[in-house]
Amino acid sequence: MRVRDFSRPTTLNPDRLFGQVAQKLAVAVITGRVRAGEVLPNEDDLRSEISVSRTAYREAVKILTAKGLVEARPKSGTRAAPRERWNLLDPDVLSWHFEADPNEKFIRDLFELRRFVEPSAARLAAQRRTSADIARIEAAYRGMADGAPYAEATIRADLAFHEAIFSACQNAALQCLSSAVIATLQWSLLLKTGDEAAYIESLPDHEHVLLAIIDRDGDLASARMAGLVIDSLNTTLASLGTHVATETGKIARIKHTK
Amino acid sequence: MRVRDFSRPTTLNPDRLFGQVAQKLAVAVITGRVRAGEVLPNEDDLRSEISVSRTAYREAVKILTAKGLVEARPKSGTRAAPRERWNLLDPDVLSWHFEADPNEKFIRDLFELRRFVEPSAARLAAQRRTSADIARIEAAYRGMADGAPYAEATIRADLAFHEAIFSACQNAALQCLSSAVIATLQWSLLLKTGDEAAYIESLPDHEHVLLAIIDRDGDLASARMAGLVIDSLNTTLASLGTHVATETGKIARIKHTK
DNA sequence: ATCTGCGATAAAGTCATACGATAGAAGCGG
DNA sequence: CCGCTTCTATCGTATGACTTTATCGCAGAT
Repeated sequence: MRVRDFSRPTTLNPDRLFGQVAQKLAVAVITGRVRAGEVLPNEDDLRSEISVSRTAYREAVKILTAKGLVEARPKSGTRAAPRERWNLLDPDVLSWHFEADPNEKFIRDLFELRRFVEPSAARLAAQRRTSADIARIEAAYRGMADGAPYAEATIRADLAFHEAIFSACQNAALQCLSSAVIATLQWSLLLKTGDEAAYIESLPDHEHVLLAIIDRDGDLASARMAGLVIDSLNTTLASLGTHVATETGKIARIKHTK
Repeated sequence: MRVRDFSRPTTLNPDRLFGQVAQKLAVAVITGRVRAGEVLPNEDDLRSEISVSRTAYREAVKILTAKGLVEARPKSGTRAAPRERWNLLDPDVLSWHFEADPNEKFIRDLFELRRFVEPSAARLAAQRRTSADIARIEAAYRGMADGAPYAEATIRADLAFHEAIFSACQNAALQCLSSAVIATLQWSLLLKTGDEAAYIESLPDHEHVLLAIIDRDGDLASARMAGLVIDSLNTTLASLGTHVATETGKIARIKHTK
C-alpha cells in the first residue's frame, strides 16, 4: 500500500534498485518469514524474485546491517538478527514495520514512548522556545485548524506541529527521536482517516499545548501534551479495531495481533 | 583511542575494510571536516587516503547513507547530510560521535534524554517486572557492589543494570533506546575512571532503585532513577572538566566545547 | 537580453567476473 | 568413535565496463 509520505523523504532511495531489494529483505525479516536463521541464499533470491546483480544485493544487505536487521558474519552466512538488535526507531525500519506487521502491541509500545517523550519535550520547549519557535508552532497549528481533516496539507501541518516542538527543545538527541514520533503519528493519522470527530476534538488540545508553550508554562505544556498523546492512542486503537472488523482490503493486514 | 567495548559488539565489523572506511568517513562528517558540501570525490579518496576498491568504498557509503550521515544523489555527488538528519541514537553513530567530537553540549543533550527516559523506564519496570527481571537486575547490582570500581566486570555490571531495567519494561521501542543510553553511560564511566568516590556514592542509589522496583513502587523507582541520572551527569561533567584541565593525552580532545 | 530546450558530461548506480580467505561440513584415517 | 584433513560454500575485495540520472552550459528563439 504505497502510502504518501508526508515526512521528509526517507534516506534510502526507494526507486533505486538496492532500495527495493533492501525493502523486500527488510519486510521478510520483520514479518518473521526468516527468523534468526540464515537469510535467503544469495543466488536463490537473485534468480527467483528479481534478477539483480550481486552488487545491488550486497548494498541492500549493507543497509540492513547498518540498521541492525541482519548480521553478516565473515564466512558463516548472513543471518536475520534477533528483534532486540533492530533499530526500531530508525525511520526506514519504522516504515517497513508499519508496512509489514503493524500489530497492536507494537502500536502500544510506540505510543508509550510518545507518552514518555513528548510531554518532556513540550516542557523543554516551553522553557526554551524562541519567538521563531512560537511562530513555527503557531503556523503549524493554523494549518491544522484551517485545513480539511486528513487532507494532505492538514496532516502535514499536524506533523509539523509536533516536529516544531521537538525542534524548540534545542536538544539534538531528543530531536532525533522526533522522526520516530512523526512516523508513528503519520501512520496513525492515515489510519484514522475518516474519523473526523477525533480530529476536530484534538484541535483544542493542540491549541492548549501551544498556549502553554507561549506562556512558558512547562508543567502545563507537559500535562496537556500527555493528554493529547493519550487521546491519540485511544482514537488510534479505536480506528484499528474498526479497520480490523470491517475492512477486507489491504489495510486489513493490520489484524496480525500476534 | 581504541576503547574497550563492553557492550554488545557494534553491528558493523570494524576489522573489515568497509568498516574502517565507513568509520573514517563518518568521523570526517561528524567533526565537520566536510560540512553540507560534497564529500571527498570518489576516485580522489581512493587514490590518496588508502588504496581501496570502489566496492568497499561504496559499501561504506551505503552504511553511512543508512544512518543518515550522507546523501548520495546520482549526478550531484555524495554530500554530507545536515546534522538533524543523522541517526544520533544509532549505536555506531553514537560511538563515532564520542570518538570524534564529544563536546559538552552533546553530553548534556544525551543526559537530558536519559533524564527523560530512564525514570519512565524505571517506573514501567516497577509495574511490569517479573521475578526473572528482578533476578537479572539484582545480579547486575551485586556485580557492581562486589567488583572494584571501574574494573571491566564492574562496568559491565553497571551497564547490565540499566539494560535489565529497560528490558523489564516489555516495550520494544523503549528497549531500542536502551542501546543509546548504555552507550552514553559506558562512555561516561570510562571518562570517570579514577573518580572512585563518585562510583562508591552511586552504589546506594542503584540499590534504592532496585528496592523500589522490587516493591513495585513506580513513583519511587522513577524518582530515584531521576536522582541517579542527575548525579551521574554532575560527576561526568566534573570529570570532563578535570580531563580538560589536566590531561594532554588523546582523551584531551574532549575539550572541543564549540 | 532573457528565456527555453537540448545535448554534453560527471557522478552514482548496475552488472559481470574473478580471486582470496576462512568457517563449517564432509570425508578419511586412526 | 574421535580427531585430523580436505572440500565447499559464502563473504569480502578488486576491476572494468556499461547504464541511468540530473546538472550545467550552450545555442537558438522570443
